[in-house]
Formats: sequence, structure tokens, C-alpha cells
Amino acid sequence: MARSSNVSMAVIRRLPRYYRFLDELLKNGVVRISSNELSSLLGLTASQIRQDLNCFGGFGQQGYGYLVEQLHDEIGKILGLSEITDAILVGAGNLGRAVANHLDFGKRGFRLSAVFDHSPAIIGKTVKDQQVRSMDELEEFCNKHHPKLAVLCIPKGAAAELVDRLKALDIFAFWNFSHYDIGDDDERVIVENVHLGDSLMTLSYRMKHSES
Amino acid sequence: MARSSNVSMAVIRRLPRYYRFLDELLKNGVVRISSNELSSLLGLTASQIRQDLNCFGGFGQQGYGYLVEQLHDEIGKILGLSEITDAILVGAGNLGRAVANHLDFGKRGFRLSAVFDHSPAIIGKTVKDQQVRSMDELEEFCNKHHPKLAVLCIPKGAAAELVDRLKALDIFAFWNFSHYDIGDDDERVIVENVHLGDSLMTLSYRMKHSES
DNA sequence: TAGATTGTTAATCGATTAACAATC
DNA sequence: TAGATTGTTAATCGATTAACAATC
Repeated sequence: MARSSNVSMAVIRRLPRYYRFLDELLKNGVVRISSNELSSLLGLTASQIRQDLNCFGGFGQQGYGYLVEQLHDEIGKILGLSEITDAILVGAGNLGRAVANHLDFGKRGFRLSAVFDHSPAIIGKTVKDQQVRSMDELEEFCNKHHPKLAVLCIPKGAAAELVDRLKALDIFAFWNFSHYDIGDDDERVIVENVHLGDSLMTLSYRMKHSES
Repeated sequence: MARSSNVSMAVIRRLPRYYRFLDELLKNGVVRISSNELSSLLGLTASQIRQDLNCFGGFGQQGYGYLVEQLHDEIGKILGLSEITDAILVGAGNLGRAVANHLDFGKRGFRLSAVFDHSPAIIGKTVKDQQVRSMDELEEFCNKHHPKLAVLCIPKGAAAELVDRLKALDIFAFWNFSHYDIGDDDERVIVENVHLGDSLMTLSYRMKHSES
């Protein structure tokens, strides 16, 4: 596998989509596929798909195409899905619980190893087979289990302080659902901001500017 | 305001973020801001900000900068946030309920006017002041109230069929949380795919390929 | 071998950044 | 007026697409 730093975010963001479609093809018993067939399925150009894949190595066979299962597994490996990493959820309100329940973390390279919340009304309840813990236990838990990702489902106002607290506990990766932008100033930090509000607003823009 | 078609998606996706930061500044009583100050706040270049804003008109004053309140309101107008459009939620499971409760639709250009679900266990319950309706009532409701956006919080398998059903009811805009890609083949359709699984996988990639 | 399709280089396109004249 | 900062044009950079030689 080629060295995978200096692969652009544009490419990285397409990988999960390739993976999903290959998974589907695999389930449907498709053995072989060409970049051209894939391209019409995905709505991309064949050129782009070949270009993207060749960031990581030559997975195809000239004159034949790609083996679906092999390509699927290679992309899974590139995404690091079988290298399971511990994650914690902070904030077990509506959204936090939904994220925990809705997604299969295990299939995506993570294990949800603890859930924390501030509110006495929620602490002790069960979310996805986890007893919700008090925020007071955060330090103890992290020092013992060393999770590497924090899923943040907390109010905007609490985010900045919490990020600092988590950094001190050696957590530098954040899946952030709060309406707060975790700063890019710190080189060590890896953030994926899921700004649902922003997403809805772009939809508003597009609907209200479309000719109809 | 300049004609706003042919504005690139890259620009559109930055607008809500500008809006959020301006909202914050406004709340903090900041009256005036230069593109340069904004740029360091947002982690962009001043050039890009000016370029972006000038897709829609000249909102600044040379030698002075931008008036925070005016710029905030202009971007809100561009995003169409005060032009309220009816939306329905289909799928009131964990995720659907969380989305309904978590987001203030009203501040983002929409009103959640009905919630639908398939499951008898959920129908009749209250979600965000709405009685959850049976899917059987979908046609009647839409023909009467003409909602323009559907928020889809349903399993992957049900998506394709549902999209067709909704199109027949004159709904062509979708905020899609299912792990299914709503096709771009139909020109009339406006989709915002929120693929949380994909988002988590890109995080996996980045964490597992970072030098540490 | 002939046909097909990849891997890869070159050309194009679009988006970002830099520069600067206009102007408040 | 002088200083500051925009609006806008030009230069750069990166990403996508096209083309084609390599090769299965």
C-alpha cells in the first residue's frame, strides 16, 4: 500500500461511499466490476474512481476490472475498520442516545466503551448496553482505559471547556455534534464536525433559490 | 442582490458557518468587523471571505469593514431562513426523534408540520408537539398541506420506495439520514445526504493514518 | 492474438489566494 | 487628506477529466 498521508480530503471522503456500494454489490453476489460500471452506479467519472483508488495502490487487473470482494476489503483496510479503537460518548441526551443506538460503531473501526452525562436524571440509565456514568468519573475512566475518540453530543456552551478537559486525558479525536467549531489551531487534533443545523440551512438555500 | 444560481456549493456550504459566527459576534455586542478579523476567527483567508460575500453583493464599506448585524441579516436572507417552508419527518425512531427535538427548524427556514412512522408502537405518541401519524395518512396530509421537504430517518431498505412515493406527492427536497444515496439522476430533486456512518469512517481513516 | 480495461501522465477546469485599484 | 479595507481582477494552486500506453 502506498504511503497514505498527502491523500486529499476530497478522496478520503469518497472512500466510505465506495465501501458502501461495494458492500452492496458483494451482497448481491457481483464478483467483478469495471471502473466504468462503478462510475455509473456512483454518479462519478470512471477516471476519478481509478485516480482515487490509485492513491492507495493498484487493486485492479488490466483488461478485466476489479474483484468486488478484494476491493471492498482493501478499502476497509485503508479506512482502518478492523483496527478497533475505543471511543466514549459525552452527552446522552436525545441526540447522543440516537447516535449510540443508530450506528454500528464496531463495523466502522470503533467500540463505544463508555457513556457520560452531566444530568442526574440520566446517569445510571442504560444506553446501548452501557450504564451512563457521571462526568465526575471521566478522568478515572480515561486514565484506565485510554479511549482515543470522543463523540460530543453536548450543548454548544459546554464544548470548549470539555475539549480541553479531554485533551488533558490524551483524547485528540472528536466527532462533534455540538454547534461549536472545534478549533483547527491545535495540530494534534482530528475533528469531524457534524453540523446538522448548517446542513439544514444549505437545504434552505438550495430550495429557496431553485427555479420552480 | 446578485443572481444566486451559479454560486458554487463550496461557497454555499460556508454560508451557515459565517452566519453562526456573526450571530455569536452580534450576541457579544460587536458592531463592526473586517474580513481580516473574521478570517482569523474562522480559519479562512480574508480574500476568500470577501470573494464569497461578493457572490451575493457588496455588503461592506471600503475602509471600514462590515457591520455585523447587517451582514448577519443579509446572510440569513440569502439562506432564506425567514421564508418558512413546511417539512415533514418520516421515521420517528431514535434518530428521527432526536433530529426533531434537537434542532430548531424555525430558525433555519422550516416548520416541522407532521411526523410519520410505520410502527404501531410509535404511532400516536408525541414527538415535538406532534402526534405521530400512520404512514397511511401520508397522501391525505400532503395533498392537504403541501409540505416541500421530507426529513428521512428510515432504514436504508425503505428509502428508494419512499422517495418515489413522496415525489408523487410533490415533495422533491430531502434531508436524508438513511444509509441510502438518493439518486442525482432526477433534475428536480434537491438532496442533502447526512451519512453519519461515512462521517465516522473518515474519522477512522484519519486517526489510523496520523503519525502518533 | 485481439479486446478490454487498468494505471498513469497530460490537459482542463474550478476554487483559492494574492494583489491592487477604488473608495469610504 | 491619509489610512484602512473593500470589491474585483489576475495568478496560483489543486482537483477533475481526458487520453493513451501498458498489460492482462
